Formats: sequence, C-alpha cells, structure tokens
Amino acid sequence: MSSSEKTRPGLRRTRRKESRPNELLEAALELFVERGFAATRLEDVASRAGVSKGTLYLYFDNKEELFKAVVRSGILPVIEKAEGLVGQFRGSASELLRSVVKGIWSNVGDTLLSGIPKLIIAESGNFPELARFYYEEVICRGLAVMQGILRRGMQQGEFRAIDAEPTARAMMGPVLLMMLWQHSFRSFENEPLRAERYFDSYLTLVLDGLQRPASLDRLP
Amino acid sequence: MSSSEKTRPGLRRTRRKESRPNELLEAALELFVERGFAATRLEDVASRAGVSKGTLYLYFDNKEELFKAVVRSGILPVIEKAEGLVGQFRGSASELLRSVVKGIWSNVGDTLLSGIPKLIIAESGNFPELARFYYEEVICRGLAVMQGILRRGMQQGEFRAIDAEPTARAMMGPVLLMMLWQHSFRSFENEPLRAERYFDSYLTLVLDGLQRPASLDRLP
DNA sequence: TTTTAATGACTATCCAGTCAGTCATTAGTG
DNA sequence: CACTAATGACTGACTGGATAGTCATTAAAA
Repeated sequence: MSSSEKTRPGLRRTRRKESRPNELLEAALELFVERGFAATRLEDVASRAGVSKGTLYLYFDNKEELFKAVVRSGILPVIEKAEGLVGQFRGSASELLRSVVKGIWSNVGDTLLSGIPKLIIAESGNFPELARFYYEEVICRGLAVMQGILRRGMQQGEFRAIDAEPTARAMMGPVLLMMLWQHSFRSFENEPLRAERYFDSYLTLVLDGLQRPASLDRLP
Repeated sequence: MSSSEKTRPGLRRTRRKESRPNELLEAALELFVERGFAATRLEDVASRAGVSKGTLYLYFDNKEELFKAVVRSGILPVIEKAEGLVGQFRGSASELLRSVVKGIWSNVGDTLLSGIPKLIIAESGNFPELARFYYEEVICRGLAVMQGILRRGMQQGEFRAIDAEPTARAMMGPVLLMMLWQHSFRSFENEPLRAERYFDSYLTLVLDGLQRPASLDRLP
C-alpha cells in the first residue's frame, strides 16, 4: 500500500521557484486520485515531483492546503470555458448539447482532471468547506449551463416541456459515471467501452428517448 | 477531524456474541462512508457499536477484512432481490423500468447502503480486489438486469432499436449520481430535490426523450 | 559574498493491532 | 435451589511502525 515513489530523472537541487508549484500540484493530483487524501504520503508527492518533502512545505502550508489547491486550480478553468462556449453558441439546442457533452469529455473526462470529482466525492465528509466550494463554483454553475441548454431548446420549440432542474441534474449522471468509471473499473473490462460509443448512445437516449413513437405502429 | 465517538447508552460488558458482528458492521459502514477507509479509526467504530477496540478484533481479523465485510454483507442481498424482481415481472418494459428504478432507490438509495458505491469509488485504487469483486458481483449483474429490460422492450416493439450495452450503463448514471449526491452535497441545498421528482424527470427523459416528435408540429 | 531554494534528519503524534487481565454468564455440584 | 467453578466475551493500556510537519544545514544563483 505504501512505497516510496520513483524519483523523476534530472538534476538534483536545481532552483526552479516558478515551476515547482505546478509540478507539485500535478503530482499531488495523481496520487490523491489514486489513493485518496489520507493514504497519500507527502513524501511520495514530493518525490514524484522531483523534490524533497521540505520543498513541498516551501510552497504549501500543509497537506490540507495542498489538497484544496489541487482542486481549485484544476477545476475552475474548465467550468469557465464551458460557460463561454454556451454563451456564444449559434445553432440548435441539440447540437449545443452534443458539443457541450463532448467538450466536457475531451477537456476533463479524458484527462487527469476527471479524478477531481472522485476526490470531492470521497472527501466531502472530511472537507465540508471544500465540498461547498465545489458545489457552488462547479456543480451549481455546471447545472445552470445544462438548464440553460434545456430552456433554450424549449423556447425554440425544439424540446418538449420538461422539468429543467431535475432533468439537468439527471443528465449529468451519465457523464459523471463515465468519469468515475475511468478511475475505478476500466481496468477490469475485457474491452473497455469506447467513450464515443457511450456518449453517442447517451445522446440518442436523452434526445430521442426509449419509447417508439406511436405513429410508427401505423407503418407496415 | 478525529474525536472519539459517543458511547451508545446501555449496560457495559454484556455478552451478546450473536449481535456484535452486525452492530460493528453497521457502525463501520457509517464511519467509512462519512470519513473514508484510511481516516476511520477502529476505536471510533468500536465505540459507536458500544464495545471496545479489543472486541472488534474478536470478530474481524483486521481493518481491511472489516472493510470487505462491510461491502460484501451490505450489497449482495440487494442485487439478488433486483434479479428476482425482473425475472417474475409481467407487464410492459416501461413499467418494469419504473419499478426497478424505484426499487433500487427505496432499497438502497434511501438507505445507508447508498454509501457503498461511494466507498468503492473512493477506495478502488487501494483495494483493487474488492473493486473487482464489486465490479463482477454488483455492477455486471446490475448492468445485465438493465440490459435485459432494454432487450425485452425492444423485442416487444415497445422500445426503439438502441445499443443496449452503453445505454444500460448510461441509464445507471442518474441513479448513481443521486446516491452520491446524498452523501456529498445534499446538506448544501436550500431545499433538497425530492427523489420522487428527480426520478420522475429521469424516467420521463429516458422514455420520451427531449426532442418533440415532428408530428406535434401539425397540431395547432 | 550574499541570498535563498532546496535538503533530509529529526520530533511529535497518531493509530492499528496485541494481550494479560476482568467479569458476566452458565454448567456443574451438593 | 443455592453456591461455586469454568468459560470465554470483553476490556483498555501498551507497543511498534508510520508519517505530518520542522529546522539547521547545504549549495545554486545573483
């Protein structure tokens, strides 16, 4: 369960004040996602970033602050990007939904950042302030984006009248599931389900639904 | 972060060999879900169950075995129940889907057991064998149940032709999301979204889809 | 030469797991 | 039925190992 990390090759004791924080954040994200907050040793984080433990403490006050910095620095840029995309989009709500879902996947899901939701879920009990931060700055804003798409579709007569708030939340479920899957079960699958096939099915499901339209019964 | 648990009122040192394991399992589930595996102190588990730490070791070999027992004992009965329900159900696939989703919610989601998925997700990196067990005995069987419903609906001409494998997985997303939500974000909501409204919207979404049927355009 | 980034040995604490001893219960005896 | 011996469920102080966080020292850069 615990073993010291390999030291990244390179000169020891070089002074690189500017790049240390990001390197430490990346190493910390990797290990926190893999092992969780409590089970991650700061010595391993440091050595994965190619420095000693003392150096880590030059840049972060303590383990908890490092953890918060990992979450904050990783996730805010993404949500801002998504909000921008929706604001400037011209086209049908269905197309917008498609491109937002695929955008989330390519910017987060397919990335180390997909581990952040896992971390927040795992540690929400131990870091309620952090969970609240994530709730307000990521989840609420993310759900607002999704609700905006649904409302736009309804206004344009493209979508049925649905209850936007719970529907938006439900629609994030399959996206979250795929992110968590990456980190928990992907290695057990014989042939991992490709993201493209998954999201195509998901989009077909929510756009067209399962039930055959009654009118089809009249055809031969 | 760590404080000793309140001792449950009652006589100390009563001999209750039969009921200890379940009481310990329940206390352990509560604390593991709240704090995660590594951050849970066995002394707290024991004291929440009203015994001393030594007693815990009479019934479980070590912390890891306790953790595995929590997962195994909590989740297997549920999946077996779901499989039974599907086997004997007579009625439309839509009705079956409704009753399976609501059954999962009332038997797991609304229960402490909803913390088990959270635990597995959080600790899959530290307990790969346990994650594999869960993958094979719960997830695969659960997805098979869902695929069975979809295939039944397609055979009966009730559902469109869809790609059952990824669709089944996507359909579990909103259910999982709601379970995780309970444990991570519910306390932050001003007025928590009621499960009934959520699942009604979810079922409407997947059964009817978002897009208005073209035929509606002909109506006034 | 001065400044300061980087180091790693050190300390203080925390907790999983142990075990010698305690006492509630019950089987055995008169 | 009353009394005692034997059992084993239960306890909690203790130990050994691990690791978060510190700080005097080292050496790269300016």
